[in-house]
Amino acid sequence: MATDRLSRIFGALADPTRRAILARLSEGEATVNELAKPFSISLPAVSRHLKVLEAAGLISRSRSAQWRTSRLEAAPLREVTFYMEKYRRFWDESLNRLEQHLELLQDEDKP
Amino acid sequence: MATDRLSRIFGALADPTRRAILARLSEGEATVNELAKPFSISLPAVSRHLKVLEAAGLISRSRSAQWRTSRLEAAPLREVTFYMEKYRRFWDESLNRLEQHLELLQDEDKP
DNA sequence: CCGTTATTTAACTAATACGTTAAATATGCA
DNA sequence: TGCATATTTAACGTATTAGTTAAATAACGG
Repeated sequence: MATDRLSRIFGALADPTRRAILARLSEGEATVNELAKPFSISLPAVSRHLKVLEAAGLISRSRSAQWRTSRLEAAPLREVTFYMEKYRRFWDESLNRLEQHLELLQDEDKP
Repeated sequence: MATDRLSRIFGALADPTRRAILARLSEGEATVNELAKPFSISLPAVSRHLKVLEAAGLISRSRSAQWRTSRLEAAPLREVTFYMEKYRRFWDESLNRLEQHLELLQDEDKP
């Protein structure tokens, strides 16, 4: 994975464990132990996934006593959606319908 | 990167060279040589990036004489956008405005 | 058939990713 | 202080990634 921000974000999203962690965090903040519970991997492994997510800006973390709670951060998700926008014309259903319509119009010009 | 489809897609998007290739393909089909031209990496390297993109379903390829042309494929882009949808409430501006509005309403109940 | 052009495969290297277990660190509390 | 709990860091193994150069393959055109 490269070092630019978009690459870090996509790279972070490329792992199913990390996506599951994000899904969990979409329901509310959680500690490392809570996040680790559903997985069969060790705590240090989860700790590192969190570090990757944090480096991508997808989560922020705060300490309260011996617990470190993670919370989902909006900005990178917004960034990805904006990135996808420039490809929307390739898949947007209504636009495809428009294109088909235009093709039909062209066909009408032909014999 | 894991082996499920979404991971393959995000993994493919995690490389800036591959994103640049997709951007180029959004302007139309292109051969391997054409795609390689803007980059300072070797042809085999580009060939492999194309294989990664193809495995993710982000491009399809056809052969015509000795040229292999690549074209952008819509489905995975749609899939990513749909995936992002479930996080939209975390960053959608208008929703934030709604939330602020609700907070204001709550504040009005207070002294 | 031969030479040229386009592309891929093979073989290799270096860096990164992801997991492990063991040890270190941080904090709360008796 | 000292133990318990939560989390991170260290040290390590292995797989994957991304690049290289050299050789192989594919298809055209004389």
